[in-house]
Amino acid sequence: MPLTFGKEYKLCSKRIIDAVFDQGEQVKAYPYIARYLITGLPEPVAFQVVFSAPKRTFRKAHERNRIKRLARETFRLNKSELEMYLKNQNKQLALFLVYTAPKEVSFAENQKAMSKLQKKIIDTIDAL
RNA sequence: AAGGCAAAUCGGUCUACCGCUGUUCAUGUGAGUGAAGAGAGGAAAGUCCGGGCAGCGCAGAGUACCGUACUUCCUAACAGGAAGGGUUCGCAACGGGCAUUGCUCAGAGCGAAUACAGAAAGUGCCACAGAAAGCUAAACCGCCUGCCGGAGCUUGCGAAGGCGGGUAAGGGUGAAAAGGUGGGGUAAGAGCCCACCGGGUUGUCGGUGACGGCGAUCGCCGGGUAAACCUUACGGGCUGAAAAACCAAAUAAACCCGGGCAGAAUGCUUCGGUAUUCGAAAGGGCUACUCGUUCAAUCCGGGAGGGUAGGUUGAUGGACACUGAUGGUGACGUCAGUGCUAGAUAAAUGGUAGACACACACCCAUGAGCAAUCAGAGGUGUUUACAGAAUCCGGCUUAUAGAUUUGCCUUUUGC
RNA sequence: UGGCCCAUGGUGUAACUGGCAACACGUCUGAUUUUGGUUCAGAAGAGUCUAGGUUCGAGCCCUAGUGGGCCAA
Repeated sequence: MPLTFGKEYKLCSKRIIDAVFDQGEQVKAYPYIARYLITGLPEPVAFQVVFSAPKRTFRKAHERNRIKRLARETFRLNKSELEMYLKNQNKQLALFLVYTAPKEVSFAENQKAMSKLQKKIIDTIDAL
């Protein structure tokens, strides 16, 4: 499974984002909160993601950029398990990640949190 | 040498692996794959000014409103910049006056600051205090003086008090009291007179000009506030890249409410109309208002509702950058050569590991010194400051670890 | 991206044309009451978001910043 993480993985459709918040499930793994929904996507990929850093806690644009870059990088390095799972199940997932910590978290901790989060998502989907 | 201020430049580098967004080339029917090369700033920030660009049919006039404010120049333009002028403050040579080695006035020069048009067009305000807070000023305490008065006594001098006159030098009030200092003068005083300084008017010379020099003349002419109203001069049409144009997709030229293509009189008439005169309401657009202008008849305004939720252009070659020459005191201009230097769209330019440089902190062999202390090979630790393009430029303002260069000022040491 | 507004005791608000920053609630102390509440009397608590400037004098005027809120789409 390649480690590429291009534009097609980006969730842009406003309609799907609204649906995620209306009907989706919530999973927590500090410092992230994720809302997700199994639904059809406009691109032939396993999932599409939004990364978000709140403007209220991160006032400066470069701080928000940093948080989102770290999140994107760690997600890219840990996505293979989730992607394999979804491909096997033939499902598509819309995912919205919110960063909740009040400060920047190190790369190692980020990696831990991200793999934990993805495992949790797989578990909850299985439970359905 | 150290410190401060100002200006300018820079503000990490390299390697490996894994990625992100465009471009070009190759390959492939295609999805795609591979290679090459590019990819944040000096402030990208604040959004405080100015412009380019676009729309408002045409882009009009006046009023209102907003802004700017020493001069000349630079510039596409500006509230920006350059040079110059004035004013204020600090240091202060030479000098003047009185006195005699002190006080005071004034000030070449040097440095710093400066939102710096008009207060003699008008209006308002100047609390408290004070007699008085402003056209021609004004007597609270004082000072001087005329008359009355008479306590007293040294018997012709006269205190207190009263009525009047002169006086802005002194005191007092206040942020501010009607040119300043010194001298003469006087009953006491006063630009009343004089010297120096300041000021008004005016002539002349220099300067593009702000303004300055020199002279004449006037004893002087009149407080502050315009970051109060205002006046004068100059500038500004409004909106804003979510502007705007095009392609594609979708749908409803449907529904409801309001308004509209006027109207009147007279003449002629083949009764279809037509001519003249009067008259011109309501609405929309153009700038808030007025004027002016303009708009259509399947039209205009409003309501409720339905659909779409993509792409291209705008939009990155420009008031562009660098180098050289040249004109200018300078900002900047001109000419020649070379270069192409982000273009994302919920928003790319990153992550991990290692090495290096710089800087800082701590430890410390050692050296200088009587000492306080200073320097410091080496070692350990910390890994960058402020901060992320969003239509583009020119400025301003604010943030910024640290490094380098230049200029000025201060202090210390040595000669 | 563009535009608008606000900031005053612990809280909510005043302060006229620039002239001693006021009021209510709350807090504290005392009185009344067996105790608490109510009521009465008294007290403390700010220098007006920050830094400059104009002015004799600034909460108010001007400039720059900080923080908070709102609008268009």
